[in-house]
Amino acid sequence: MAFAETFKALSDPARRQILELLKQGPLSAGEIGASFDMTGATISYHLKILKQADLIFETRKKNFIYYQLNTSVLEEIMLWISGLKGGESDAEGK
Amino acid sequence: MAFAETFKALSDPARRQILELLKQGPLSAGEIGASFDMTGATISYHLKILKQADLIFETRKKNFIYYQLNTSVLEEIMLWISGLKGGESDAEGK
DNA sequence: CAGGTATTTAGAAAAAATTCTAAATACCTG
DNA sequence: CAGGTATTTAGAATTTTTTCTAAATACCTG
Repeated sequence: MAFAETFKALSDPARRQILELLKQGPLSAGEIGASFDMTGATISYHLKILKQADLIFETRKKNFIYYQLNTSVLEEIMLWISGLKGGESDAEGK
Repeated sequence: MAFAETFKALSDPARRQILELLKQGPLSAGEIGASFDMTGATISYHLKILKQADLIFETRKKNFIYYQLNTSVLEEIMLWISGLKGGESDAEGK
C-alpha cells in the first residue's frame, strides 16, 4: 500500500518544504539542497523517500537530475481525508 | 505550528485506523483497543499523539473516556495539499 | 579518454518513535 | 469508604528514522 508511504513521506518538515519548493517548478537536487542546512547526501535521502512515495518524479537533463511534483498522489490523500470528514453517519450515542 | 504534529500523527497506520474507527462515532479507549493487537498502554500513547495533533478530542461519561474526531484540523491539511496542487496563484474554483 | 561536477550509496552514529510491563491515577458503584 | 474497572504514566527495550562522512557512480565537456 503506497498510501502509508505517502503519509510517512509527508510527515517530515524538510520533505514538505521540498514539495513547496517544487511547487514553483522543477529543481535539481543541488538547487533544492541550497535551501537547506543539510548535506547533499541527506537531501538525496529525502528525495528518495519522496520518490518512493510517488510524490515527485525526476527527469534528467545534461548533468542534472530535475525533480518535480507529482500531484496525482495528493489527490488520493485528499480523498482519504475527505472521507474521514464526510463519513459522519451519526446514529446517535449509545 | 501544530501543522507538523498533525502530519506526524497521520503518518502512523494504527493512528489512521483509529481515526477511521472514530468516523463511525465516539468510542472509548477500551473499545478502540479491542480492534488492535496492542496493549492498552500503547493505544493510550497513540490517542495522546492524536489528541496533541488536535485530530481527536475526548469527552468523559461515567467511567469512560470517549474519543471522537475533530474534523476541523483535517480542513487545514486539505488546504495545504490543495495549495501544493494548485500552485501559487490558486485559481481553484470548486 | 581525462577531469570535473552532480548526485547517490554505504555504513555508522545519533535521535526519535513505538511498544511493552508494571504501577499509578481516576472515577464509578454499592 | 472499599473494591472494581478504565485509562494513563513511567521507564526501559526495540525498532525506525534522520543525519553525517567518505566513497562510489553517473554523466558531461573539452
